[in-house]
Amino acid sequence: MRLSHYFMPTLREVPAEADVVSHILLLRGGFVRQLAAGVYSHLPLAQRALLRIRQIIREEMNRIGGQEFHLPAIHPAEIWQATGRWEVMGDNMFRLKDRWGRDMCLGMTHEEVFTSIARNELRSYRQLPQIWYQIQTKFRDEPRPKSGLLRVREFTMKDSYSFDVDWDGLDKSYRLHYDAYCRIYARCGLDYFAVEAHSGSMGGSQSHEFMVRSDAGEDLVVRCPGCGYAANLEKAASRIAPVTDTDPAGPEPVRVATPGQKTIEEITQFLGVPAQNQIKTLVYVVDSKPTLILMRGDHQLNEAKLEALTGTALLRPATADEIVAAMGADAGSLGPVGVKNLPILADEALRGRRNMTTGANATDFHIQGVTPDVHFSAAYHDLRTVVDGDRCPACDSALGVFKSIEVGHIFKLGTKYSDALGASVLNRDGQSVPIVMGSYGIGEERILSAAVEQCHDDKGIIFPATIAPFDVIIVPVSMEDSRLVETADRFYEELRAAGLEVLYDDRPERPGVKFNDADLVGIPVRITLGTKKLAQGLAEVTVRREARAVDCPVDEVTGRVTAALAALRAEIEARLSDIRPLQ
RNA sequence: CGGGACAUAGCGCAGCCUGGUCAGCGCGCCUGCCUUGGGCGCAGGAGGUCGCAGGUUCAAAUCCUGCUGUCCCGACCA
Repeated sequence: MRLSHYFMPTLREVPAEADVVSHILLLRGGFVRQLAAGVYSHLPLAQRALLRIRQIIREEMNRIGGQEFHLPAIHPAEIWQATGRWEVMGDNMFRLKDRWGRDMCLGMTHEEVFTSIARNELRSYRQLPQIWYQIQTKFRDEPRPKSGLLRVREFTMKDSYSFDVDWDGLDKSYRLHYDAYCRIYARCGLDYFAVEAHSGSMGGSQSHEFMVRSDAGEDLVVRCPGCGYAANLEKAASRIAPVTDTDPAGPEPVRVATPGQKTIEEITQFLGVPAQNQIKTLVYVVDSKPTLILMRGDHQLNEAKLEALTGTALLRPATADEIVAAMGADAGSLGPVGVKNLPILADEALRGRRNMTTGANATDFHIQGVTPDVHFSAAYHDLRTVVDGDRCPACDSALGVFKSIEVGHIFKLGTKYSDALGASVLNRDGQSVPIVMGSYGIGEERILSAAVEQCHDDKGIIFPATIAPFDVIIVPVSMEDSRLVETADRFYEELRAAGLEVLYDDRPERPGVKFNDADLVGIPVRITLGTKKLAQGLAEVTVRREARAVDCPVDEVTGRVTAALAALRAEIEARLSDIRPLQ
């Protein structure tokens, strides 16, 4: 492309609405423009990068036997009502009516549609397994779109679905996807990792998220530097140092007045009891029933774990009034002793402890000398939120906690959707069995954004060679010098003939403008043509990442550029050999 | 949904408190000259219903009310 007539509206200044680096650079580089909150137009540069990402995804999906479909974005309400998700999705679903008043929606995901095809068409285990996928626009009316393309209301997803006759088959399809996803991210040049994930409202038994470390991300993940254990904070487990307790002063807890002392910190100060010797008592409303949650004083409840344990997303902290009604005391003086009519869930960290301090269920009183399983009984579960520095459950190394961008998510769905929609096949024994399903998603724009987050410097984007919108940019420092222009023209023809995507900056701009734009949009290789060097028969080749110009005889430029790109690609491809299959 | 902020030319902003030569600046854009290795210089020029709708006033970008949009924090998030 000749840049003089290419639509690449770069901006010198940072638009006010952007504050994460990928958003800033994609706006400044002329990749995207915003149409509404969480709704973006992809301009030609973004479209080129996204098409390259898409091609990688297609190749890897086809490699595992995936068959590409294209499903409707507009769905009738019925299939969503059949799985219960017409209600579950709530305000996140874009809804509309057709001219006859029939309820429709814009597709947020396509379990329902693919499963309905499977229901209508698949009859026999002999037809399985199947892996079906599509690359299509998804619509989700996010409560708070943010961070440029990272959380949006309309985006492009590769979603695939596996259909197997049994769970062993699903395990295999899941592993195929896990491997394909690793290859996709590696080939896109991302430094990614997979984490064990919480399945959320998708249901299902096992789930992994694919993450790219970035402070612009919204997910907190836990990772072990020692053994590679990695999990979403919502699911992560850890070991903690044991606590040695002293014996209580007497067999029964002692009640003490604690006027105005509510928080763990206040009690620590007032009674001189360390937080780890206190029991934090929370009241949650779980499926509209009050439930007592007990944590060690210095630990935080992990709501996702509570959700997974109770099997419902319908949970929330009780209100102040609900707490008084259930416990007879204000929050700040709550405890488990004497509680008979509420379920009590305790974190594992309280098991075996003695001589703890907690609320007395009388406002402004606490009790000391409380021993779990003696003075109250509870069901123990892992409910604690891992914190940075906790020990790895597998190898005891110190765990790190950091933010990441979720670039993909895979789920073992099981039979949730096939049961709901009646998708079944006859097995080998002639019995009708529900199809066992998996569902697998990748957000294309998130890959683009994550790549920009991960690959940039103070001048702009440094695209991985495999997903860059162009391979090489030719920059003659002047369009007035006919020798420069002739040589640039010649490079343009030769490089295109060599199969490269070439951007030719033939604008009558000053060199600084051209260099800055080339750096900003992140094209991996630049050829610079200047008068003095050309008089010696030389041009310069600069790899964007290295920012160091190398002189090159004019006749060797095409070969040099081709070799530089091949080296960049080879470096990325080499990472494929690091992929470890899912255990 | 709770909290906070913003909305003036394509982009970034000032002006608003204290109403009246306040429609202004920088960048970008157009024309000409000049310059040509990291966003050059000079001269001239185009471009804005000051988010929308009401209200107060002789007079509103400026004060008041309502609405809409956008961003940030939190909640939420297959």
